[in-house]
Amino acid sequence: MELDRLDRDIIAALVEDARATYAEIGHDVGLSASAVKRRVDRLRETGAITGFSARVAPRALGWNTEAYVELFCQGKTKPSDIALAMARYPEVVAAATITGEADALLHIRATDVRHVERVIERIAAETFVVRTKSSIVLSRLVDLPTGAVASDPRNGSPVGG
Amino acid sequence: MELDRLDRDIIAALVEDARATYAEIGHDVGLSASAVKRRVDRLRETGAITGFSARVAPRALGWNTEAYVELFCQGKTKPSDIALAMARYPEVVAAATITGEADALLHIRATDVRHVERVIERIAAETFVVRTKSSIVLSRLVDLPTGAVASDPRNGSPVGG
DNA sequence: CTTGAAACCAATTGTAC
DNA sequence: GTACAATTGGTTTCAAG
Repeated sequence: MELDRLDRDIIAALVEDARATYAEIGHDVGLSASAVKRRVDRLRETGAITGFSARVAPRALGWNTEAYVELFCQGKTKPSDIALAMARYPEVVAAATITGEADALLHIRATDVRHVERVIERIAAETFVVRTKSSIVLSRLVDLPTGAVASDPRNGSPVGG
Repeated sequence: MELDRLDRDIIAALVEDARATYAEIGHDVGLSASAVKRRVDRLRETGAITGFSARVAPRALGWNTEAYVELFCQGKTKPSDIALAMARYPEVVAAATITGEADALLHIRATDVRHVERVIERIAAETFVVRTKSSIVLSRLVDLPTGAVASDPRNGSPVGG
């Protein structure tokens, strides 16, 4: 699917504020409200926009601690096995198979360090898990919503360089 | 700040669909539309809800490749130095200081593997960086929006276990 | 593909409980 | 704290370019 400049600008506006009115977005990108709606509908149908979500402060909900956990699995473990198992843990907010020594990397959110420990203990007990290696997050330095730089990935980086 | 069951249910509804009407949310949580609005306004003022964002498919925007990069820094490097430097790279969508051997972990989104390589090269050239260790993401298994499990972090996990 | 108007419906405010 | 009613204003559809 092809996205033109207008589509990208609309997406950028919606990433910044998903509750902006079509008229506001139209004013920003130079389109009428109804034209913006047509494009947003199309972007949703084609899957470029997958939904709209509130951004929440994890700490306000009691999620005070994060950790990253490397997973070392048995030789014959399939990614789908890992996916299925990890989906059962609400604390696992992200997981991916990766290159390198570890087979997968997990991102965990928990109430406190004790909670992280309990979750890792359970994950380590999964049949296909051989070993885990955990890193607790000390402080978050950067946290951008996906698509925050919607303009064009082919732009040079770092900004201004 | 105290969040009751209703607040958590409202947040969960807004994480699922940030463009839901107050009436719809009210129907789900058992409140009138105006009561929901009052609470949403309060949740925004107190910072529990920090905004509303479109969820986008990174691939639709041309971001086809992700990587995690461990950063090993010089002894006297401050977290704020890392934060400041990393904020200049649009490809660095998340960064955190962590426990363990590495000083920080970066999450990078790029167009392709060559793009990842270029970005890491630039980051490795930062004065405070001693060494990097990268893992390319092969496949994403789990990806939840922050606050997807808003009900209560003290709930047992895994679900049903 | 766009705009612009009209009908519809939600957001918001004020009032009462 | 809540619900209800009235006004304001946004969304959505349709005709037309």
